[in-house]
Amino acid sequence: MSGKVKMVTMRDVAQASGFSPATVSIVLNNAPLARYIAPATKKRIEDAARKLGYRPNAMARFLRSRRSQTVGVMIFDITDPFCTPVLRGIENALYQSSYVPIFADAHNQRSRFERYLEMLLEHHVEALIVVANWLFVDIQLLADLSKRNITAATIGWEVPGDSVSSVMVDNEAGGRLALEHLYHLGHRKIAVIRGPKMLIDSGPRWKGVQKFAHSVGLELDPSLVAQLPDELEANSGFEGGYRFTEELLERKKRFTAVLAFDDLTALGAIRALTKAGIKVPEQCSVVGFDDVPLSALAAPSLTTVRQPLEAMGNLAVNTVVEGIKAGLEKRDWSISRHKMTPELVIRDSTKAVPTAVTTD
Amino acid sequence: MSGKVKMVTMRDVAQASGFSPATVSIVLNNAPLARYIAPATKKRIEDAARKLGYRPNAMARFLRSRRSQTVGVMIFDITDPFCTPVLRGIENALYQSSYVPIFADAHNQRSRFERYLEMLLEHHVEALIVVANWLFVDIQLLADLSKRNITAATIGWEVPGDSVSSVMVDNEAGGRLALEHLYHLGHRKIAVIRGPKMLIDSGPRWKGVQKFAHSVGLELDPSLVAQLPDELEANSGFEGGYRFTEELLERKKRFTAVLAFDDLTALGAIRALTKAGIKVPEQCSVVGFDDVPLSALAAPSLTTVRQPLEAMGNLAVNTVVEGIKAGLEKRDWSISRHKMTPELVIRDSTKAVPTAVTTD
DNA sequence: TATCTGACTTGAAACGATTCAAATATCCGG
DNA sequence: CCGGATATTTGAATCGTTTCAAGTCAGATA
Repeated sequence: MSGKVKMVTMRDVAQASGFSPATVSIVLNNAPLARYIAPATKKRIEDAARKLGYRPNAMARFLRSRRSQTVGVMIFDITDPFCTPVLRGIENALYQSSYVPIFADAHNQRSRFERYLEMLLEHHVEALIVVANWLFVDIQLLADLSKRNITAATIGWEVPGDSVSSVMVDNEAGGRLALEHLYHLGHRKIAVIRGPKMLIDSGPRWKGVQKFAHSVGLELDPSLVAQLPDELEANSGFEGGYRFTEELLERKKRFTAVLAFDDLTALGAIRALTKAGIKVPEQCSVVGFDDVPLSALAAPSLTTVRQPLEAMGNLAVNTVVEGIKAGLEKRDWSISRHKMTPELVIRDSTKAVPTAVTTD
Repeated sequence: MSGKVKMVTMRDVAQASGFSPATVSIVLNNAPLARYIAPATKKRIEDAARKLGYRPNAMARFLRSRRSQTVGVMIFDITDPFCTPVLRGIENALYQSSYVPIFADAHNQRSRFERYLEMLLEHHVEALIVVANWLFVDIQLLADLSKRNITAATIGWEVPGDSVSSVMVDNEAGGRLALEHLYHLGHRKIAVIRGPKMLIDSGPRWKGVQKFAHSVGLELDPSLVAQLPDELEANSGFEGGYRFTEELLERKKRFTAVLAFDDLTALGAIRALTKAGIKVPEQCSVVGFDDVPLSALAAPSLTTVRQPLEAMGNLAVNTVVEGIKAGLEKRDWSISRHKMTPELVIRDSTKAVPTAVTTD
């Protein structure tokens, strides 16, 4: 049970190879000084290390070198399908750079976010990546991080000031894309489900929609436009889409398409339509936003505006890694704000020239 | 930009409070010796710590005390919807115990798994939790971990030997539940899509199905039984379910229900059926397994055998935390193998007394 | 007054690596 | 055979905590 193996330390390797710990350190890390070390020495040390199964002690190393090889990854709610691909992107990029992610899930609670932040600081993460939605990224984070100069990047959210980088989609372009698609399919009576006010994405998406409408002289009937409430539940979008669509149907409104704030909302809308006996896409088209993994699997599969989620995770990592490097080399460095371009993915939930929906 | 704040160390707190670092350490950790410290002293130290914003340095602490407050969480593929709820459960339980998870995603690749294992060991995780599927949990892991006495637990997989705890569902009971449900709804011609041979779950589930069939004298037509190929892709189940169902339909087989290996497979089957113009559940019922998050959102929502995924994550954590404690107190301790009981969740993809499927 | 008791506190040695300034060994031309 | 460059290697300090054995000190005891 307790075969407790004594840890192999650098000292052991030094002893075994006949050199000093200093030399061993230099060789094994390929430090600058390694230029001066005789090849034969290097070989003997490396062999010894291998033979003993030496593994550097990350903590000891950190204590001296101030590098934890660790990055905090704070996610607002892993239960939200939006987060999975982003996490994948983050993880993958960190792996490439030999960083290890410390995973923190805020469960959409501020208190939890704060507690985790504290824990991450104690563990001396070299950087922080936050997959954020509203409410919990603020001043405190700013102050704490940039003072302790830990570079940080947010995904899906921007913080004011110039201390945190961010990666977002171009929401306005996305909104435009969605409406454009419906418009070109011949839809004119379009119901729009706007996002919650608190979400930073809601505004620009709606703006993109309006701008396009205006540019082609399309009028959006205000009574066909709804706004999701500010909700914290992960799947609240589904509920919201369902309810609003149901309501619309009850009010006997006519429309041939629904432009939903995001995929979950769209799925909710589809559910309501289907339940009411309206075929999607034959009688009513539905577009989503995000291209969350389940959208391809849904029935009908969802036409949507795709955010390059995995790439966004990647980019955020590369950004902070740059920041870390800059800090190490005492270079100057300034944050960046990326806007990724969205892409329309046409699947089975939209269709041209529908027959009109008649609910009476 | 670089307001580089000097880190507040214990020494600083000592200075500020007028006591020695030793005392500060004792007070702040509420170590055994704290019994002897005067209340007034405690207060002054605590106040000073608070005022200075002292945060212990996890690395330094570890170096001395051998505790990293860190647990490795290795996931075979975060892209698989099965993993998300499990991860949530793990994260939540770790948080309760003030451990921080280091997240590692093997992407279903053995090499990646090994490299991550290496990294986790370097970071001296106190325990390891593996959300596993076949192939990458083996001898090496065993040897390395139990020798370095790091407790480990696997979820969804068992390793031979007595050094790794595990948490699984009772697959046999689950298989039984699924068939029982269909049988009670009156189905007799049932197509079964078995899981890949490599997966540990496949056997028992099929066994449960067979046992139930036998117990009620139901014959399972072998030509209605298929087996998914051994695939690594995350969504291969969907593909597999789709293809097999399509094939069945082409071969003009008659059946009124499909019992799928897991939810994704079931969704694939539904897609194929729908595409062929067969209504689910009116003309054909479909049961899944797992109750992955998207199953509730699918259209139609999926009847399935639920694994208590979040609870499984929790349990795995509690198990290893016990192991850690035991190790600390040099108590004896032996691994455990949990089998959680599955639960039937009835939704919209199954229905009683269907009209026969006629494909010609 | 000298010694002994607690009741509190602390000095100093780890923990395992990194990092320079400095030591040592080697070799060369003069 | 020496002074000095050149090529390698290393001693010793340091990072921030934890942990005991050992210290201090006021008052009690003899």
